[in-house]
Amino acid sequence: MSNKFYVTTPIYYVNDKPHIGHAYTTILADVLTRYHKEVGDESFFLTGLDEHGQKVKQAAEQRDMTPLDHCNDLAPRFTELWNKLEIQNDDFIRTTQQRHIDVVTSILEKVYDNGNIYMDEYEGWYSVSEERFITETEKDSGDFRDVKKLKERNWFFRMSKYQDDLIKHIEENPDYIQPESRKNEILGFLRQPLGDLCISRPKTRMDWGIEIPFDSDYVTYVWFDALINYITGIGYLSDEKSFNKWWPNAVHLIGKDILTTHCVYWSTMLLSLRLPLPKTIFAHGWWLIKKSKMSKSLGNVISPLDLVDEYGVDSVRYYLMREMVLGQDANFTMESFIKRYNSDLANDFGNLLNRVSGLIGKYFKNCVPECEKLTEADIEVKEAAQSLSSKVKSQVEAFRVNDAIEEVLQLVRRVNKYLEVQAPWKVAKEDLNRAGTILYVATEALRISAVNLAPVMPSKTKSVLDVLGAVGTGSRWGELKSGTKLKSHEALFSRLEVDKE
RNA sequence: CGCGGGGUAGAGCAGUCAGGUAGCUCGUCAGGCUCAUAACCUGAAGGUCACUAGUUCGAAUCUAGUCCCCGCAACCA
Repeated sequence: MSNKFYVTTPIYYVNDKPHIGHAYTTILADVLTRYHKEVGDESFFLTGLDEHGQKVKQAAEQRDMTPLDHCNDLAPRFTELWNKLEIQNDDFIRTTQQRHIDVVTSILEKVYDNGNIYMDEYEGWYSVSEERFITETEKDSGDFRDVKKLKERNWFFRMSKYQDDLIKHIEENPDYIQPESRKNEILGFLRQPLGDLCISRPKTRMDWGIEIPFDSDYVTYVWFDALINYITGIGYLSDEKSFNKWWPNAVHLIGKDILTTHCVYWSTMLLSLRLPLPKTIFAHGWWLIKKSKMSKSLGNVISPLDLVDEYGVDSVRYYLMREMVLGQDANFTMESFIKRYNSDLANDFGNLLNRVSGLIGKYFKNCVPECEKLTEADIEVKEAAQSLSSKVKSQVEAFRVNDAIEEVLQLVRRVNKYLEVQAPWKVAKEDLNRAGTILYVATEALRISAVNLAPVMPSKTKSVLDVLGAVGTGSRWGELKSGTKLKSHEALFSRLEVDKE
């Protein structure tokens, strides 16, 4: 009996090339998916691109391209990065694809027929230079010049109608919005009367979007369009079986900046369509650079590609997953990257492989020794290794990926200590069988550690398993076969020099 | 008094719901080991748990208040 796991990243807005934040969410989704697969769950992982809206149009104009050409040009930057990061998404959706346009069009018709879309006049502060309406708060900030009051006729979605149902759903489903502080934020937001959502833009002002089916003078507001990708991607209105299979298990991973759109806009849209709400919306924090938000204007954007090219994909995945407490902001610094790399990956994990393979090479002609009667110390290590995957599983299910990784590293450190205390290099001189048992225990614990780190570091853990002749083995104790000849190998992670900035 | 989150060793975090010797990783210092990637192991130094008052035999943890930091306050994404 396998569970089902459907995970999404936001569809990324193609007004610029991908940065570390995009990479982070996508790696997170990939890691969660791989963990679920490992315990036998069926999974579906959707990511993609949000290609409509004003900023895409502006970005295209600046490059003297049509919006679609601009998107077609940028899309491969994302897909190539995902390949490089070993992302195994099941689908890649672009909101300019016909399948998506069809779904959005049908939904608009449906909601319109239900009487939940109406025409009204919108009045607000309009920034001439930004070519958009701004909020009261934005106006008060004084960052906008050329601000004037403007009226515009538009189509509105009766979001307000669903305010009470939404509050009820959030309160009855404590896991719906995570972490809890974000749930409180939304409940606080919903204490104010909820307005209706303007879901159209007049083509005269902004024409890059999906045309409103019942009014060809307007295109769809980009969020109304974009959010629907989560159901387009699994076959809503085109493959009922697939849709029904995945949708109730949906987990939306998002950044904290798009909390309201998902928790309020998207939820009420679904309520109006009489569709179930997703299982969980999880908002993670931001990567900060020197304590400030990463932004193009500050020139502090970290390029994930450069990092991967210099340090390898596994260490980048490891660092991002280990360093961020899910839900909180984290600081990205090269110092902490190098520290993590050296202490966790090179010194603890990689070096452990060298220790056991070196000893097995020296005393057992490179063949995994027999495991004889276990002492109390051996059993302690064995039990720690046996319980590892269930500990990891429960951490992953609670979205504590950093803690899941720490569980594995605790075992790795424990094995290093075990070797120190047992000193098989001394024992081998008097009792070779006993030394063999010690090395079997240490190597088997290392193998299980690698299996449990595989979702985070698919390549390097595969190298470890390959050396041990254990590719494809699981996390059960004893799957390491005595007599297996170890393959020769390089250092798993060579230590990095610390003088780099 | 808009709403919410937070302030714990040099750094990053756990512990706070169910009060009872303040814990983890990194860094620093000393020692051990020598199988290994100057690695690994052990030990030590370092904290008035933001502040004040209260409840209690006992408070990082509960209560009240004060100070500081951060997020949200929608229709750009």
